[in-house]
Order: sequence, then C-alpha cells, then structure tokens
Amino acid sequence: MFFHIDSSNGLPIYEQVVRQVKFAVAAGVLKPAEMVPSVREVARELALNPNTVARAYRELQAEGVLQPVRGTGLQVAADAAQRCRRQRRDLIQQRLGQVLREARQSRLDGDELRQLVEAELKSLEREEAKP
Amino acid sequence: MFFHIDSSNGLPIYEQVVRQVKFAVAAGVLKPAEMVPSVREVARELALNPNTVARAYRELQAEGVLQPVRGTGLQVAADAAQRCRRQRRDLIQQRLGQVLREARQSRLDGDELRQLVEAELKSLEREEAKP
Amino acid sequence: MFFHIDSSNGLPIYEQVVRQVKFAVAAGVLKPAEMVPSVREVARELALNPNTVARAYRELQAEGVLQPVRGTGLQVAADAAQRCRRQRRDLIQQRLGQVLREARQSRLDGDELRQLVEAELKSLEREEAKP
Amino acid sequence: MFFHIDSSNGLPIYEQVVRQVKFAVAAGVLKPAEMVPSVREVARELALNPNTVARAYRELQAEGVLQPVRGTGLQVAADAAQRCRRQRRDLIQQRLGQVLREARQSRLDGDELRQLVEAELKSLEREEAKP
DNA sequence: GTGGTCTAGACCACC
DNA sequence: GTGGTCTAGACCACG
Repeated sequence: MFFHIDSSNGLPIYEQVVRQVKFAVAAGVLKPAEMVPSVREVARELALNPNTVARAYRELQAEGVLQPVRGTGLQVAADAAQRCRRQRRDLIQQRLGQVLREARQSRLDGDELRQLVEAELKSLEREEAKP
Repeated sequence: MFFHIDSSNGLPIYEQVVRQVKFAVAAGVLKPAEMVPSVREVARELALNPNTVARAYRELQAEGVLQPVRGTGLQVAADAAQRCRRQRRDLIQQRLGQVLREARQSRLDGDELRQLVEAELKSLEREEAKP
Repeated sequence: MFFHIDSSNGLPIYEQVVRQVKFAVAAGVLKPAEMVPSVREVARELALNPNTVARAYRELQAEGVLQPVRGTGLQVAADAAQRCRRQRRDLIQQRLGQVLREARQSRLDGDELRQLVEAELKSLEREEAKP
Repeated sequence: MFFHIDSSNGLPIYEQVVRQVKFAVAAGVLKPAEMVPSVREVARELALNPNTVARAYRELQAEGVLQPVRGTGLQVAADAAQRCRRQRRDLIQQRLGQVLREARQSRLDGDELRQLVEAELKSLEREEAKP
C-alpha cells in the first residue's frame, strides 16, 4: 500500500487520503484505468473508520479523479494524471503565495525571504540525499 | 483601531485577533507598557461577542504578550516586542518549510521552485507599489 | 470517575479540573495513550456546563498533557506523566517557599517554623492513618 | 513610609496594604494609639487610587486593628499588636497546612517534605544574611 | 470602568 | 458520538 496516515498532524484524515491518492496518480504510481483498492481494504490496512475512506473516495469522484465501474469498484479516470499534476502545482503556488504575503506583512524584505527559501531548499536536498 | 476581522477565512476569529495583536506589537504599533483597548471596546468596535475577544486576550496573556493591571486593563509586556518578532519569524520559516517539502514531493525541482518564489515575490512587490 | 469539585473553595472550577487531571496523570491513574472521559460525560457527571470542562481540557492540551485524536476524543500524551510529576513538585516547592518567606517576615525563627511543620505533618499522618 | 506595593503579584492591592499595616503593627513599627497616615497621603505616596487605600483601612477597622478618632483620622487600637501577631501566626499555620496537605496528596512522603523545608529555610537564611 | 468565571444553547467539522 | 467556535447574558472582584 502506498498510503500512510499521520494521525493528528492537524490535517483531517480523509483529506490526507485524498492527497495521497492524487499524489500517487500525479506521480504515475496509480495509472489511468487501474482499479483502486476497495474502501474496506484501505480501511483495514490503515486502521481507519470505513466512513472516513469512503468520504475520501467520494471527494475524489466528485473531482473526477476516480470513477465508478458498476459492480466492481473505482478506477483511475483517463485524464486524472494531468489533472492531478495541474492541481498540485496550483495548490503549491497558492500556498506559497500565502506564506510569502504573510512574511511581507511581518516586515521581512525580499532578500531575507530569498535567503530563507535557499536555506530551506538546501536542507531539504540534504534530507533527500542520504536517508 | 488597528484590527480588522476577515469573517471568515477559516481562521477562528479569536485567532485572528491574537495574530493582529502580535503583529502590532512586533511592528511597534503597540509599545511595551501601553494599554491595549479593552475587551468590551474591541468587541463593540468589531461587532463581536466580548467572550471571543476575552479568549484572544487570555491566550495573549498565557504567552506573556499581555499582562493584567488590576482593575485597569491589559498592558503590553516589557519583552513582548522581541518575543513576537521571533515567534513570527519562526512561524514563517516553519510554514515555508512545509510548503517546500510538499512541493518537492510533487516532483518540482529546486529551480522550478526558485522561479515560482521569484514570480510570487515580484507580484507581491507590484501589489505593494501602487494600490 | 476520579474528579470531584469543591464548589467553591475560591479556585475556579476549570482550574480544579485541570489540577485533578494532572494529579491523576502524575499518580498513574490515567496512563499515557489512555482516553480521557469526554467533555460531555464529565459535564454531565459533575453537573457542569460543557464549556467549563472544555476550557479545562483546552488548557491541558496547551500544556501538552492531553492531545486530540480526531473525531474520537482526547488522549493522555506519551510524556505527560513525567511532565505532571515535575510540575507538581515545582508548584509545591514554590508555594512552600512563599509561606516560609512570609513566616520569616513575621518574625518566626527557623526553629519555631520547624516545630510548626512537624506538628502539621504529624496531624496529617494521623488523618491518613484511620479515616 | 513603610509600605511598598508589588503591582501585580496577583494579590489585590488593598489586601497588600492590609497585610503591611498588620505586619507593621505586629512588629511594633506602628505602636498602639499612634496615628496612621491619611488615606490621601498613602494614596499619593504609593500612586494608588484613594478608593483602594480607603478599602484597606475599612477592613482594618472592621477587624479592630484601626479605630477612628473623630475629626482627626485613624489610630492603632490598643490591643492591636497582640491581635495582629496571633492572626499572623494562625494564617501561616493554616497556609502551611494547606501546602503540606497538597504535597501529601501528590505522594511526597514526610522525609522528602522535611528536606524541602530545610532547603528552603537555608536558602532564606542566606538571603537574609547578606543583602 | 476593568477583566474573570460560569451557564446556556447553537452550529460546525470530523470519525 | 467527539471536540471547537461563537453568541448571549449573568455575576463577581478590583480600582
């Protein structure tokens, strides 16, 4: 299974499931037309309430990432990959904008911000390099 | 008055008040030893329930930003300014880290991220220039 | 249930709840990862307003003694026991210091104080022995 | 003047005034039949609201420590000294009892408590020795 | 006038 | 079911 839940990092659990499915689709781990594991299976595997998983799948259907196959389950939609990639990018851009806006309000100037960003990127790259 | 409530952007009202007080202190708009407007005054001005404002003020006391003057009101603590500035900076750094981490997970590489940051900063600077 | 409220010995009710939870944790009656009784349950049992109990629980969260499990309730934090024991001890030491300081100001000398302490301890031990 | 106010150590200001008068009487700094400084004078000297000082004096009259002299002011009552000494001692005994009781509830045994008391007394004596 | 506590009851998101 | 937020209104101690 490609999910893992960080029970209480503040994000609702169903939202974590939604994001991880989208991420798996965007990254090609879940391919178009592939069947997604059943609500019960996911719930058992992650020790979640089935309602919670069902809600996540419901949202993914509403957004067109998953689509029902009668009597069988849910499959990844044909155009889901590009949709998810675009969503992901927009989300990041929007959140980045928010953070930077707040930062400006607190009197950090552009260069200080660039330095902070550089420092964080470097530290992330180090994290990814070894572990 | 230096507050304004954006009811509702998702953030609880009391939390918006907390942040705006901290910001005002960090920016020097509220100086140490200065009295903060009374619970009732803020409540009237912003059309809030006094309890909501009181809760915000209570949290600010718990964090040592405000301190009571018996029978008189609440005062900005002597060391509040530096405390608020540091908090603000830590908050931004942490949130920036989160966003960048998510961005990396979605396969954006460092250079794309730098470009995004640049674009956002430019757009913010334009916003601040004229409006 | 392990709470009881002494309405009213001057201490706010929410504070009494806070202390009793901390005490139960320090004494091992409430163990890490155990769920604490729900706000509504405590409120019903003690005939309090749920808001009052909620406030107590909120403070306990802020201090890291309790942590939320989404949609399920509140749980004793992993490191809460040691934290509560240390707090308790510090509190007692501080209050003891206060009383002794006042006693000195009122011209009681060290030996008189020792006698007083002995007398009180003996009387407490008698209380604990039988009833 | 023999008072000093520790504005916001938590104790109400009027109560601090009451205690300091009682202490001065118990210690013989204020002698029976001596006139006490007027409300206005104390208020000016300590930068307090006259209402606050008046309230303190009212309580001291109610307890028989001060008594009015028509058209002149307030004087220390004849039997005030012994009364204040006894009160002071009872107060300390009662508070000591409280602290020790709480300490026992938190599982500290008698010997640990005696050690704590010793340590605090030693530290107080050191404080008094030099400064 | 100030803040602090408490009650009552409504509505929300989450599981 | 859970906790969280908010409103409304009462009462208290303090200055």
